Amino acid sequence: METFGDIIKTERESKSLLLRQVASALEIDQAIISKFERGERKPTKEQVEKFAEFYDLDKNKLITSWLSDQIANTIYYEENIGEVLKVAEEKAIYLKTIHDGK
Amino acid sequence: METFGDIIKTERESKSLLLRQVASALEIDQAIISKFERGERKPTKEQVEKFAEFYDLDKNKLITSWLSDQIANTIYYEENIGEVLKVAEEKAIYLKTIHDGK
DNA sequence: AATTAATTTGACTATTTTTGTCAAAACAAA
DNA sequence: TTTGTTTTGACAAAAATAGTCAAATTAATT
Repeated sequence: METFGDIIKTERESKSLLLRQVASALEIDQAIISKFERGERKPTKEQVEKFAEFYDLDKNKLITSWLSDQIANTIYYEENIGEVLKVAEEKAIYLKTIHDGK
Repeated sequence: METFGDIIKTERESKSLLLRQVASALEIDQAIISKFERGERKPTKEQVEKFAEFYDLDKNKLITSWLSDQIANTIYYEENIGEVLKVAEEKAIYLKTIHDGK
């Protein structure tokens, strides 16, 4: 159950890169990247994609990790987590159909 | 699969209330309530609770409907809806434990 | 069809939340 | 102690969300 932050931190360390280097490559302030790695801030989708490209990671996997972080943060303090997500899935699938097929 | 908007609109109509009347009772502009009913705007949690009290609805059910609307809107255009939600659930449960039990 | 009533729309402002920048503090290594 | 790296926090900038209000639209009534 890796968070987005875990993933990009592990990648950076496995490649022995400094925050400064990643920051300059991605043109994101290193303080922000430090916060991403520790889950203190949530990146935008564009930033997630930059990380995926830079570290050569599966973009969908990384987006899944990032989106699931966000959702988890939205609901963890609720009572019926399972129920909320079950209903959310139905609604999402429904929205998908009406947006696709019109 | 009722949205928050569906629920509060159905309730209002079943009680034969005008937007104006609900607006004055809840101290929310009627234009906004109209938008809530049609899903054009998302209420705050406080507003959801006001509606639950006013229409005498189960607060948790209404919050579930409101939260699931939000989540569905966040992810419906993604590829792996099921996967995202599965991971989100794991993370949410994990976050719950560390926030509860410390 | 004209009048009255209700809902919806949209332009605008205000407020809140998120994002970015930067330098100093804290930490680690040499 | 010096040098290098990461983290923190204060602040500003930008973006997203919320609220207000009147006019436009739609529906109902007479």
